[in-house]
Amino acid sequence: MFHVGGARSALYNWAVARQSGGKFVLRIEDTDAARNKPEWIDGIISALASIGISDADPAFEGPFFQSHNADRHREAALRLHSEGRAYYCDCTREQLQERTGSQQLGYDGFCRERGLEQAEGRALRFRTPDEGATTVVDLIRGEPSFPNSAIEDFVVARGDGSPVFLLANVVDDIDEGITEVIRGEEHLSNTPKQQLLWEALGATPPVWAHLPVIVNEKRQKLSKRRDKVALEDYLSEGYLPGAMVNYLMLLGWGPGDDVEIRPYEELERMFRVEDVNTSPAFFDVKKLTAFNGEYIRAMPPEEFAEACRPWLREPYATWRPEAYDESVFAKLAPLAQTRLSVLGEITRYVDWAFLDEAPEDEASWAKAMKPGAGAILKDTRERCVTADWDADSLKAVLEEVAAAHGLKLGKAQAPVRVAVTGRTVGLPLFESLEILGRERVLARLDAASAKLGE
RNA sequence: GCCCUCAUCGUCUAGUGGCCCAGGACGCCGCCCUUUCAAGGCGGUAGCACGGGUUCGAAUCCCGUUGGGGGCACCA
Repeated sequence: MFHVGGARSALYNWAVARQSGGKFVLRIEDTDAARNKPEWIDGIISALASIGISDADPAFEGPFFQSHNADRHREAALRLHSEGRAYYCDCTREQLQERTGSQQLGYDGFCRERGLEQAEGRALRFRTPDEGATTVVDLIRGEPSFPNSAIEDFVVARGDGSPVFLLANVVDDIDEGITEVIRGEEHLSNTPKQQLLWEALGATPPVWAHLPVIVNEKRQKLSKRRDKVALEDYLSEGYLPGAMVNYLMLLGWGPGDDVEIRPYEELERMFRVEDVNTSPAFFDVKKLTAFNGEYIRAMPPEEFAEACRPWLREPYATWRPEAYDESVFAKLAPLAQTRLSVLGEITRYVDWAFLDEAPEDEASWAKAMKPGAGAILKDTRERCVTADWDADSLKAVLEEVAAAHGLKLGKAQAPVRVAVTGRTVGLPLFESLEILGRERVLARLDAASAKLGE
């Protein structure tokens, strides 16, 4: 699973990497996943691929798992200790709480000068400077400065000797020669710690860029528990990767020339991390959906029909698989293209053509089958028997029916539409009738009359 | 509690001292077109959080207030 938040960071990183001819480094942070679930990583790679970030591209490097580098991480931890930058500590959480009084005051430095040697159960803590401040260079936030007194002596290796993420991350970055780190704002607070580590390890810290978080309607950071954030979910509903990418690029940044909908290549060229906003951005599905509609309408018709395929099959199709007719869909597709904002909607726009009977929809039926509907159905049926079978003629038929009943065409077509397609809203009716064919139309008209008669 | 950070229409943004009584997009509301629904066309609604400065001039700079968000693990 790859999240929209991660995707946006990836996109921005990607743009920067390609602009500069540099490398895009993908780091998988979850060691358990890296070890136990290779398919999870394939998922990330394919999600990235679907939005245009390809591991076949020379700019792409990785993915890296910190576990692959475990020896280097331990080595770094040991080095920090031998150089006096870190010390072993055997304090338990309870002891610490007793000493500091209570809650979240951070570590009090109790073991700092005890000179404890490495031993099972002793964590390694980084010796944070007592005075001064740690200033970080951030491309989009200037130079945030953190008083060192507020940074506790944090743990870099656990009691069993295993390095924590923070250290592993820094070691990997140093090894890979990372010069720019573009990531979410949630990491800003940890940045001074990481920078301290870079320096302690004798390396020149990178330039950072902390992107504003993406929030939900309640202005909270998107979370996978509460919010729909999995890229796959959007893809499976029929959001186009191109639209998603376009939208994501605009969350926290704008091209400045008032043109929002444009190909990624263009956005990539115009993008500048320095111009990224600093305030949280709301992930607005409505706008995403509007973009998606634009992208759908912009597709060549054949491409559109092709793109609809997945939603015309198994989990989505409501008809018998063998009832599906490629040539019928080819005629329906152009009628549907301007009406979809998400590809997944195609199913309910065309199902009536492949179902044995008109689909049932109570609300539609109730709305269209008012008194007088029966007569219209009967009348239409009669004229349909002899009418020329093309959209124009069928329109003429309905116009005659409407006139005969003193109705406007809009009113008169409603019962027929529901009788044939099951719903009050749908594709243009006369084309639909033509495509369905006289025989099946007559049958559905009869069925509806019968149902009305009861 | 501590540290950090943010603040332009409902939302995403443009804007980096005069071009801004603030531009675009989504949404919303009208009208036109129309066989339903869309699409399309035209028009409209709505914003610089607040209070002080600085300046001839502030959405843009400074200070404060208020209000958001994030982080403070022997998680990643």
